[in-house]
Amino acid sequence: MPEGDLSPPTGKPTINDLARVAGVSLATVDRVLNGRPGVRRTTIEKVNKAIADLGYIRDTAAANLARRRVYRLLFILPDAANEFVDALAAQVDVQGAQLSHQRTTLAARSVPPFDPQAIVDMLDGLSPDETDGVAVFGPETPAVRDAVNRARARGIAVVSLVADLPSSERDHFVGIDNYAAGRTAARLMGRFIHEPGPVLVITGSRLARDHLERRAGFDAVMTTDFPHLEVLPSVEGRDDPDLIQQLLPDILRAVPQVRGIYSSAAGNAGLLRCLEREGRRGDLVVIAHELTPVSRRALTTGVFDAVISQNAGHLVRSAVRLLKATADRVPFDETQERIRIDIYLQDNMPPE
Amino acid sequence: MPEGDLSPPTGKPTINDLARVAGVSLATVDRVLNGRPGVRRTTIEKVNKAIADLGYIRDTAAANLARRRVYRLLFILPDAANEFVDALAAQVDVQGAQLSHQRTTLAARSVPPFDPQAIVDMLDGLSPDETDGVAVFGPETPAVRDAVNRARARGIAVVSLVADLPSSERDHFVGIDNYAAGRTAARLMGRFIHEPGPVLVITGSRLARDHLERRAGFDAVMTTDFPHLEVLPSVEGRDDPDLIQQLLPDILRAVPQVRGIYSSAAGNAGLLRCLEREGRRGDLVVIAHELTPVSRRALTTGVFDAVISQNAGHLVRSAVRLLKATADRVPFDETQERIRIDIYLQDNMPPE
DNA sequence: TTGAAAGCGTTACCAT
DNA sequence: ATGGTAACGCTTTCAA
Repeated sequence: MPEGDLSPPTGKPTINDLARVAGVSLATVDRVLNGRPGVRRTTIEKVNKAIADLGYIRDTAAANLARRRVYRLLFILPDAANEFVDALAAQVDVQGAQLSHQRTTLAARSVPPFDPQAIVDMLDGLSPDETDGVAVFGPETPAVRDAVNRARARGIAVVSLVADLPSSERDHFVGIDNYAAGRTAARLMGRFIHEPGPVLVITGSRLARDHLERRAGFDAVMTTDFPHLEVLPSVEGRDDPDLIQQLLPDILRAVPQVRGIYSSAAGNAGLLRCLEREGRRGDLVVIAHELTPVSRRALTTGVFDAVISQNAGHLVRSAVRLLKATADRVPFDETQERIRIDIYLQDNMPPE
Repeated sequence: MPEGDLSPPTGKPTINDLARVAGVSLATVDRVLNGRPGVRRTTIEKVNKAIADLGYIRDTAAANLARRRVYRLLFILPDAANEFVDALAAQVDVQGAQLSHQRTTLAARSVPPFDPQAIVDMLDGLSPDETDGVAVFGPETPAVRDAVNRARARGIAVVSLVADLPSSERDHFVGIDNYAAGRTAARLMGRFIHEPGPVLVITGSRLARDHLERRAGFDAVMTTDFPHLEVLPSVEGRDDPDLIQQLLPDILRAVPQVRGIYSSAAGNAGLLRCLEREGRRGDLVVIAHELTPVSRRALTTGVFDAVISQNAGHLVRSAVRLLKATADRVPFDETQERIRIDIYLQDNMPPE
């Protein structure tokens, strides 16, 4: 039986209770709590026993206060002129302003889109004594993969954002299951279209893993469940509204009997302008990705029939939580970090 | 120019900086910060000027630590044998376990369903020195409304959960826009059904505001956008799987040509059993509410075509944040507290 | 290998 | 009406 008074601790046990029960000083308790060296095995065991006996759980708020811990997090985003990336950047700004009062600083940096080398350079320029964690939204290439691994090796937490980098050792992926998103789009498309015919798919880039996965999911459902709808080869729009607006008219003229369009990437503004200019056929079904001012308007006017989306606010919040938890080497709530595949119709858009 | 040293504060300003710049003590700064009495007007102004000049923002973590603030929150849930309420209760448990280490205790108490008096009694039994805030999921009646107002008058924060109580002075509503949810269900129903015919609506109770609002939204869209589908009078299932299972066969026999079923309340297990037993017609469209183990299975097997849902985890998290913010009289992030109207198809259900 | 004591930013009690 | 000072639970020197 260890020395020390055994009066029941009031409320949650603190390190003071641990010290008392284990018969050691606060400093020693802190050493074993934080795995610091210079403590005898037997002492460590005494403290660990006290921890177990009392069911001690550290108060992170107090710890961070004493430690003057600050989390410095960075978001690397493509410098694309599309509304989804804009929304992400805006969320980094807004949440950064709020979190600045909670020992957390967020920063966003842009790199040219579809440019692996730019991401590599940015990543390689990061130092662990300036940056605790980074969220990367970019293409999966061997060079990017290696740069991610180097950053992690230097002690920087890394999550992939929107598009996964599964070949790398990134700590987590923050985004939706894009294969399932593609399946979802196909299901809606198949059930909304009432007559057989061809369906057009607009994609972004072969480099973008999220786009490839969506296309794969879309094709899978179309083939098995809606064989009367023929999916045409992808049109590569590079997330560029102007390019899409330029390409589309010819294609629609070439396949006038098209029954549906799946816009699986960004650049919806171009699609919308084209559809509005040509006058959309009443029975054409259009399904796009990401709820933005552009797609909201299209849903409202009925030009788009459905939008598959992932919430930019949630993406950023989840990335922040994951990056902090990784930096602190503490566990997190799996279920809270799953980004849902949202479906929006004109009726269930959130206000404003 | 006030007395005191003016060396630039390093990092974020603290009350020490305020005290120095305003030339007063910490205690006085604290008094004005917390609106405590016993400070001269001129002193208050000196401090307020310092606050403004330095852009001071209080560190709530440190404040809560010193204050040993504990939030004691209560959830009043109907004692209904349905999976959605079960999910809510489970979330209160799970999140309560996590939050217990963050100076927050959650408790859930059951009251008989559709029993206003039980809620009134529960509410009236609450004392502000045992309970800081309460979330109420129940029918909107004058008696409930008055009890809510009394609780608030006693200094207890109150939010309505799932079903709003707009006639009361509840601090907030935590839940989806049920009118929009009904509209959404109708939109899917209308677009999934390919031939004219009657549509059946199963509701819960005339007392439940959420059910009434869903029905209203459903009817609105059906009438204007899908007039070829005739919406039959509601079947009242009282959220009771057994009752629903018992009522339904006769109705389906009476209207064999029914093209769609909108299960707008709880008790899906009964509907599912009935459909599975009778053998669902291939072209019957079934849309229900709330993603639960029961509805997940129905979506997977294709018995349900779509499920409108609100995430139980988010509901509880949002209620907690709102209740805390109200108790502390601090503002909150509107956009984060909007509960989304989720649409689930077999393809976009979250795993497990 | 261990402990005492001074913070971290805020609150609260007791003086004056 | 104001100030000093000991907490809150934890971390971090600095000594021993």
